[in-house]
Amino acid sequence: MAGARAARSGRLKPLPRSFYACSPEVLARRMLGTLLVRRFDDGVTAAIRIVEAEAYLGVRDRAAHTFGGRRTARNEAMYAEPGTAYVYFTYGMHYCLNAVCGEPGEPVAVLIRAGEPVRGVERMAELRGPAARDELRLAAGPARLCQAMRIDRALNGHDLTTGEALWMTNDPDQPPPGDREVVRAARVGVDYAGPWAARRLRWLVRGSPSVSVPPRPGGGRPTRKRPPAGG
DNA sequence: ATGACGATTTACT
DNA sequence: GTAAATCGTCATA
Repeated sequence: MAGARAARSGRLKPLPRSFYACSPEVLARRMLGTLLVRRFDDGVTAAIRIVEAEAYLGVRDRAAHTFGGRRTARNEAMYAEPGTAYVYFTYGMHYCLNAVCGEPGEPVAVLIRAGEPVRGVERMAELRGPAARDELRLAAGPARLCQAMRIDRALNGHDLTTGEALWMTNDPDQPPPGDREVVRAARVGVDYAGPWAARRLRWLVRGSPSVSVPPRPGGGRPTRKRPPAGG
């Protein structure tokens, strides 16, 4: 099989810049089922199949780091051309990875939240440490994903289209999920964003064991006790 | 200079 | 379910 051979031989051709030159909503959907590939300095390769991503709509999106046109040293990478990595540090201990998209200079991006390990599992487990016992959940969360793939400050601003160190590629062994296998939900951890918190800007592969927070049946709204049934 | 706060994860009750 | 970990960033002074 050409696919398996391609994966094994490392010919994981990076997706071109045109893949990223779209709105964050389109990219988040499009990204599901693709592989995020990491080549470590020692030559070891790790890869995950992306199963969860969130769109951040930029200047108008209260949940986005670039809301209101904010532009600082921290979020500068979001103003770079599509296909750039935006890696930020949060909670004093975690990193998260975004793919910048949209028009050149438009500060919109997609947060890569989770993936199923497909290659380099041993290395990823090692990087995650003792807390990660479940192989399927090594990258089930934006910060877990970064820890498993050693994605940190050094990759902020990295060009994802070069095929060096960190890039995305089509999965040679599995087609992308169809619309029936994709579900939308509210974004995670943005309760401070008012009306923007409820919008369904998170895309997931339905039923994947590797997602961070499974979507709620109702579409991701906060838990609410049902009023007493009428009868 | 200072203070509040995370696009999170883990451990614990 | 709650709380702690832990520190760079940003707004304010």
